[in-house]
Amino acid sequence: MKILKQAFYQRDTALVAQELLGKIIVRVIDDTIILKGRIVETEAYMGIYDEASHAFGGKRVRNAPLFGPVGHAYVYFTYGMHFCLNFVSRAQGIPAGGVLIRALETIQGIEYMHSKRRMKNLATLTNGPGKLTQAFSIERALNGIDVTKKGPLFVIDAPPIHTHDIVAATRIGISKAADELLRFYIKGSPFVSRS
DNA sequence: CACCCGATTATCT
DNA sequence: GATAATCGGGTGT
Repeated sequence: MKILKQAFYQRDTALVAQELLGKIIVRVIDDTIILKGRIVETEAYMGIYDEASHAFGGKRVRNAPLFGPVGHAYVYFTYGMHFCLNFVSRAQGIPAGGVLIRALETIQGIEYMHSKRRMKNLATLTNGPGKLTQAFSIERALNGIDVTKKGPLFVIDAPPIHTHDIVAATRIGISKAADELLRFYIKGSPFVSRS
């Protein structure tokens, strides 16, 4: 089990968004419950020049993690009821950036996720940014934590997805910069939020 | 302080 | 396809 280190995240945000596909998110709860999920869908938010990014308009209290060290989590609350998970990443010299995790394929801990989400079929357990955070109990307390070392949340390496198995598409749920192809998902995965 | 609206989801027609 | 649920941050008065 090899944890992805800071250097992985210290690269162009769009590249990191693609390379995160196939990697494994590990969530440890109370040092006992272990949940694992394979990343199958991501979106890149390029920072202060990306109108769709929370970092657009500059650094504020809420978006501060996007300007902080790479390889940390940015967890935000939205629509009055959902949390979304990002990993801070950007190339050297770029002021802000992050990758939104939009969908996971459950690997371990299905029973726990079922208890958190009263969903009948497996396919709808983690196929959306707000769904996976609920299934994995990812909320405010995890905002800003370092995901490059063992702890309540970290990411481990896995074989890369071949370029021809990655689909680039427009990002979902945004009104500005809506034509940029900054959403990426694994072709054919039944766990993607939308194809 | 009022108002707007969002990196969403479940549920209904 | 449409909409309610639900709330915090940002903006303007």
